[in-house]
Amino acid sequence: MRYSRQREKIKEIVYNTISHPTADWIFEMVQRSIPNISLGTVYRNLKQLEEAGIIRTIMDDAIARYDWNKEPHDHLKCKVCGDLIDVHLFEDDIQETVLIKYKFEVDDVEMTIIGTCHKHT
Amino acid sequence: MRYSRQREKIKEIVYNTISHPTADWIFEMVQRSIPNISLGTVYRNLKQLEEAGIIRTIMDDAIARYDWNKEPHDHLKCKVCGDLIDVHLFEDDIQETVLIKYKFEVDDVEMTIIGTCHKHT
DNA sequence: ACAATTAATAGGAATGATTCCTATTTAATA
DNA sequence: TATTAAATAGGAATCATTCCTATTAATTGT
Repeated sequence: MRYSRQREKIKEIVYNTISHPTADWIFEMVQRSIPNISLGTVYRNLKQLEEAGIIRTIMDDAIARYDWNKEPHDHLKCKVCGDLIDVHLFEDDIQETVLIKYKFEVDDVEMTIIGTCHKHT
Repeated sequence: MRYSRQREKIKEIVYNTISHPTADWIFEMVQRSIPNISLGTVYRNLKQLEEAGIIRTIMDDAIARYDWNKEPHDHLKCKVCGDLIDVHLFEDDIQETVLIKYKFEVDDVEMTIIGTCHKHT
């Protein structure tokens, strides 16, 4: 993977975002420093960064969000404000359980818990 | 919700399918008995059935799949054959944990475990 | 049974996220 | 500095899903 200014900027933006940005949001951010970047470039690079294990993709309903946090973690999704909150629950033993019970080799566990966050109670 | 032949058939198909069919697959099946049904009708009814709590929607990457199984359960997704296998893991206490730790009121837990199923080992 | 009401439909256009295409630009290399 | 191939911009194409509208059909009161 050859260096490119565009990819470097995209990576920097994902790594400096607390939330889980969409391709479109990232596109808008990169445009501030590279005005004529194209959306296709953003998508292509996000895919490359993911394949290189530099970032992670999470699906929020039908739209992709990107995450620098590669530690195993889960998400609380608030149906009121749409926020996606990182949490770490206790699935460390799931891998083993699933292998034994279902002969299924685990690569990744994706858990999203839908509900209402503390801001709305 | 008023009776309709189309909705009845759609419901019947989802309830008689072991796998987790997509709207398109359901559309093709309904066409066998109602040839001029439209895809929009399938989508509209699937949404209504979900809102009425009669079926469940699960997102498989960016595409919706429908499930008659409303018991809490998780999915093993095989990256080789694409199969989605129903399993029940031990998240019964997650609801409580999340409420205490994060003041988050849980409606639903969506867990998908990605990996390789026993057919490919 | 019949007419009135209005939900549901068919068919197709519109949308929105993502991918694909291609001529041009640019990073890496020798 | 010339060569090579990866990366880009810009826009077209794709695909799942939703939306629009004139028509059809289920329900209800008479």
